[in-house]
Amino acid sequence: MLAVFFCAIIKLVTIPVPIRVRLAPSPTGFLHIGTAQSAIYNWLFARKNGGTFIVRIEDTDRARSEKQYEDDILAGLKGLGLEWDENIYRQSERTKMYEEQVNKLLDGGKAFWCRHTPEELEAERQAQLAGKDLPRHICVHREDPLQRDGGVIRLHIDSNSTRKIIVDDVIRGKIEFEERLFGDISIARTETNVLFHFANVVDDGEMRISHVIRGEDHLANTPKHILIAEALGFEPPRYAHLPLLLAPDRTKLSKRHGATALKDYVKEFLPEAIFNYLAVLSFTPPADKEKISREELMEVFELEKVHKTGAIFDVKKLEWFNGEYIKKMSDDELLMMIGQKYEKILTMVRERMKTKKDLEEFDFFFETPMIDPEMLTWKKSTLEESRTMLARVKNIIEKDGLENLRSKLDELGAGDRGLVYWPLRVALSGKKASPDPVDIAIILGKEEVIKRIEKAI
RNA sequence: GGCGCCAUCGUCUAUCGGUUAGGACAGCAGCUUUUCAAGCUGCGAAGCGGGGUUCGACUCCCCGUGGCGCUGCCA
Repeated sequence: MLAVFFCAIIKLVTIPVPIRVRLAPSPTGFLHIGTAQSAIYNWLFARKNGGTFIVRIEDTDRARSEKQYEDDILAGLKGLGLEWDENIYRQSERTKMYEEQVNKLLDGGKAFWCRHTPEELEAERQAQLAGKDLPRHICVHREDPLQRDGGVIRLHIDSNSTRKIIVDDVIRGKIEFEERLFGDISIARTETNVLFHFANVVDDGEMRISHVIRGEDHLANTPKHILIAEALGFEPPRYAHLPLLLAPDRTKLSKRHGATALKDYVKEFLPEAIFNYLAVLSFTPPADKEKISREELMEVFELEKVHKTGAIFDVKKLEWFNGEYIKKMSDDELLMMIGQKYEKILTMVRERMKTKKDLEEFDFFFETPMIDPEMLTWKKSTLEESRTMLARVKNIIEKDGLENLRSKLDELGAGDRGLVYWPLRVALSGKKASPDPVDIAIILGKEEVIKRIEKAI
């Protein structure tokens, strides 16, 4: 009783463990938008709590890992402004440490060589799936004398245990799993070639990671990780499982749903917009403030308040965020992004563009558009009337230039101004939808305007 | 099959037992207008089902249903 009391006191008095979080992507593909979101929450949590944000490249699968993917992941994180605080860690450079830990378990009798063939294991799995057996491999080879050859190294788990492994998730609360359900957990192919679960746990322990903030798809793996950490003598970190990013059909966002790589979104959208959208998609800031800066987010972010439900990634809303951020940009910033050639029409562009793709709308400023004659016709008027009207507009411009063009055209079109402005719009832009024709004319200049009108007639 | 997570407008969500269930995106309508966009104004739109607990449940509990995840010598 007294001991319990003192422990409680010590716990209260002890200096809290330093906050250390990590993003642990595998370089087996381009930076996934979901990984980017995960990175954002890790980063925000670290920044909010004065912690350390670490990036660890999980390249234990040598066959699938590629340098180009690692480069893309790192570049993507930088692009979002997610700077890491320590040098990049790579699991491929830490094999010595894994080897030591595997041997420790092997020598301590906690782990052993399982020499069943993949075929045997597969057959067992199928049988379990078909029958009512629990899906777990309880390996008989544990009884054998230690042999360092063939098969896979497993951590022994008591299949008769009545113990519950409790995952105390920051977002979801306490979740219980039965220890006996796991069977003997595979941890390495050989002493020098360890598996994901093992490397992951060794690293988190060795790197003194305080909070593992990762996707919900890892929730069911977590008791396994706790078991491995226990065997290794590591105090398990706190866990927080983030909701998944979903496609419109509510399944996990994957390539078949279209773009899932951050790099594809960066082409279209501003990093600030992507950051903002991803951040508030699964976390609601106080007072429902959706448009929020990264600095403000750093202050108000609370891991406990991250949502539990998977969220559909809605490009429409991202577009809206992007439009909002474009409106806020300075002239110089905007020009820098879209190119100096848009300088003269910057106001129009800013007002109308939501993503970079919308720039195509303005092509006609730089090259003479193709005109579909049918399009020249205004509502119930005829094509001939449109052409006549265009000729009159041309006369006005030839005579007086573009001075006071608007009031002259208003006068000309008194009664049905559309008959004047519509054909002019089409003649100048080749489009049904465009900025104001007079504004266009002023930018194009007298000569070009006349040329285009003649072409249309 | 086993284990686990989740469940409010089309979408993202607010509500920490008592609200006309609020906001944002999208949609629609109106205003403005030569078109489109923007802008402004307005409208429609939700508590998965069944049991409890309670004076009172969107909210707490149980069951069901549905969605998703895990169940690898992938990560």
